[in-house]
Amino acid sequence: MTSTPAASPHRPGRRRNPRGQGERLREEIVEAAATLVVASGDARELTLRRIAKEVGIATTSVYLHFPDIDHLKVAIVERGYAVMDAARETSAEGILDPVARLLARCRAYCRFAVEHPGYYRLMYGHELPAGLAFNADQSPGRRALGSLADSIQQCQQAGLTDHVQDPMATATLAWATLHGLASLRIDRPNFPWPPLEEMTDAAVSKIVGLGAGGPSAPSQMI
Amino acid sequence: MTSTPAASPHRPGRRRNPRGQGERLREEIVEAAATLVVASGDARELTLRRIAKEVGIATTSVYLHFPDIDHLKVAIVERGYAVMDAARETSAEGILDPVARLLARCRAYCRFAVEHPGYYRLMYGHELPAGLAFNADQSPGRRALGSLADSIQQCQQAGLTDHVQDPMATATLAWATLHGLASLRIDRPNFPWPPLEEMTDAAVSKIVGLGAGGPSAPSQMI
DNA sequence: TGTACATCAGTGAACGCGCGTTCACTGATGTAC
DNA sequence: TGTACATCAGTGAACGCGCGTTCACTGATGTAC
Repeated sequence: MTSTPAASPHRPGRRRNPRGQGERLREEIVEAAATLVVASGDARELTLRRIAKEVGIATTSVYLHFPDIDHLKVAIVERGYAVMDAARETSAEGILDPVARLLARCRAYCRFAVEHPGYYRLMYGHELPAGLAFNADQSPGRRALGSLADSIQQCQQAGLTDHVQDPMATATLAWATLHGLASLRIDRPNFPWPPLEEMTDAAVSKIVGLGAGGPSAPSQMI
Repeated sequence: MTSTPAASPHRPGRRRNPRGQGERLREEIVEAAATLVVASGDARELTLRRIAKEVGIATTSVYLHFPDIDHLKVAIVERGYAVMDAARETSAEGILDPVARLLARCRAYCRFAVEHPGYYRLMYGHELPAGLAFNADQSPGRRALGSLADSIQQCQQAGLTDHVQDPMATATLAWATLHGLASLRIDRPNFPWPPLEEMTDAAVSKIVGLGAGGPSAPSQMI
């Protein structure tokens, strides 16, 4: 019966950061937490103990960098927005037609949600206490909405939409719509959904009014 | 220091049901649980202990009627669907125009969600374990979707839509859209949302194609 | 060159809490004889 | 009419668990003198 310390909190691999590099641990913690949330798809699985175990540190070491677990979750949300923003931008790279760009970005939004439900739920659900959720004008979510509005406006200015309405209002409606497609698909996986991209294209086309026969205007896919 | 049994589990008011009426407690439990979930707006507040306290019984008495807490949650979800179905039907009462009926029902759906976020999250979120969530063809949610499809088809048959597409596919898209409007509003209450009914009407009009100038066809509200 | 001391990056035991669930029990009420 | 017994509607103590958080501590490393 020699030890076998199953509850040992630190992985053998890890060694402490060199002097002056203590901040590195913060990144390791966020990274590990993100790994957990992506792997499980469920932000409720995020506990201090599991995160610490994933990093290979004592549970209490998290408090060296975060005042409590909710602030750690905020850091994960920030990372989630960074990943999603990058995915959206990548998807639009090299596409010049405004309609095709808009649709590519919207598809990327939905794809991110479906492929990273843990991130997505943490970003847009009610996991975080209201005071910590991003609400300010300069929050990452608000910036994403602004760029959606820009993308819509470009379609309008190119004469590729049926009608011209306030881009911000249309973007808000489109955002809420995409959120519905994505989150319902995540939460009701057994429903016989049509392909995600078809639904996304159909919804955005109708909401934005992409009927003016641009080169990439989708017809009736749904 | 005479007692003051603050932890006494049963309210003084309650007396046991008469012989043969034991099933009544089941209703009392569901009722109390629904009260809790409506009051808090958050299904995570639902615990055996709080429910039992609300009813005025011992925690363990819940097990007389439910094998575990998840089955109790299913009963709450059933009640939620009943409340929502009734609200939708009531909202359409006396309205003959198919478009107006459709919009009234869709508004009622969103209103239910916003007014009962606890119910709504339990019904459409991922609170319930996947095996217990309603997925079958005959689930209450599936029936609601069918009636939405009917309502859309009536608009199409009356020639009140721009185009005619498969009613079930259109209903699926509309449902997901409404879910987005409602759930995002619930979960991001600080966002500067336009009025709910305006967004609902605008979204449904565009998704279903209500542009054929029926008597109640909404114009550009957003 | 040697040593005392401050700083830094963590550790580990322990806390109280609320949770779902188990199990043996209670006490009132109806029924068979 | 009386009584033993079965049934019914619950009760209450206790369980182990994982949680977030607190607090005093450790041990390596750099630095001042």
